[in-house]
Amino acid sequence: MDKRTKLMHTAKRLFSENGFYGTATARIAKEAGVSNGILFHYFPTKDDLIKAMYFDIKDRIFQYSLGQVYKGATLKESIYTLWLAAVEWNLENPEDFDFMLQFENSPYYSVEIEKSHKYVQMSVELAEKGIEQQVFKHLTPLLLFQMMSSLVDTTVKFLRINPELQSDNEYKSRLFEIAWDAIKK
Amino acid sequence: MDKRTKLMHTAKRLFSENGFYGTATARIAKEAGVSNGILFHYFPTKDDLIKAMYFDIKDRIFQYSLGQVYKGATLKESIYTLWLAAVEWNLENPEDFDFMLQFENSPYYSVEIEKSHKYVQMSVELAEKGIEQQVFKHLTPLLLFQMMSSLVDTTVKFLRINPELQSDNEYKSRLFEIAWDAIKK
DNA sequence: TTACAAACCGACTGATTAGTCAATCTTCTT
DNA sequence: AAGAAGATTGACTAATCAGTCGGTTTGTAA
Repeated sequence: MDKRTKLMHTAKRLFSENGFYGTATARIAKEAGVSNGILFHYFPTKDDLIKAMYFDIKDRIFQYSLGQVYKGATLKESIYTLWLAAVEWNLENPEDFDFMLQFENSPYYSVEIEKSHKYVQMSVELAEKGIEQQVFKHLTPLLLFQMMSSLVDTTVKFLRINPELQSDNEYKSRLFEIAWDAIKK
Repeated sequence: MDKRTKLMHTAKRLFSENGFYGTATARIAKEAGVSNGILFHYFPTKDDLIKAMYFDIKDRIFQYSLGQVYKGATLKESIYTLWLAAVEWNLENPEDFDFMLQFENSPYYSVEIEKSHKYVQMSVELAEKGIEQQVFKHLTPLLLFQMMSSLVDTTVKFLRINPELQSDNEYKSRLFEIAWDAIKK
């Protein structure tokens, strides 16, 4: 693993444990086993590091989730696949999940950043399709996507403190019904 | 306004603009027009200040929302009243809203803190009633409450970037349907 | 072999930070 | 009026911070 990646891994862990505020750049470098200088070689400022991490994580989770969707699937099947993939990915990557939540609810974040993501655009297109087909509620596609995302987050938080339910597929599909009912017509 | 309150007001604004990380205690005191020392007289540490603000804001929003609910109201009416009150309160107090989001998604936060709130307990009791009456989905009451809360947050975020919809009551009741459908059986 | 760039190091710094403290002022009780 | 208790001040500090820099190593391509 190259030093840039090592830095991002360590930073992710420290940020999710102690927050942006509680994590010194020197500590990131030290625990990553690299020099202080190299951190600023790859990321000119601490903010640059934080933003780079955001785009990196966001990319990976979307790539994973969207990759699971079959081409011939119905709309509900596709949405369920996406929902489940996102939930499971976040459960398996708790540090990424914590980092994302912190970032998206910090002053770093804006809707422009969100919309700039090509994968968000793809998800919005899926929402558009659902609205056209009269399956989803007739509301702004971006809003439906955001509602879905926040329900995924809440589901993940819940399953985290109830780990015994994580492997219960029947229960998970009942949790999915919450999200589905929220957006369906 | 006493100095303690003045400090909390200023801190709220600065935290919501620049985050916990980006706000120095000295600056809070200065912009509040009080001495540096008095901040630490009322709040022994910066974290104490942050936590005190959280409980203060949370108290006020719940007191406001729960106070709106009529005794004779049906369950759906009660939930709508709560939903609407929360949405409007957050829209009118954007700094409180930003502060809360930041806090609840930071390492400061835990489920224990949430559950310790007497008002959260009251809301959970309402959810229990809905489940008993077979109106809500048969799931943990706390989960239904959290789902509701996160949909309120997403609604507020959406109305914030679409201010022209904020006074459209018909539209708002359509937004409520998202939250209602999510939890109803 | 040379030569050049990118990767890498870690000691260093100037600015900033949370928190302290000794002294003064205000308010209230007796 | 005395005097105790809390409120208030702002200069101060020790620690910590993000970011710099002069120099070294490593990879690579001609």
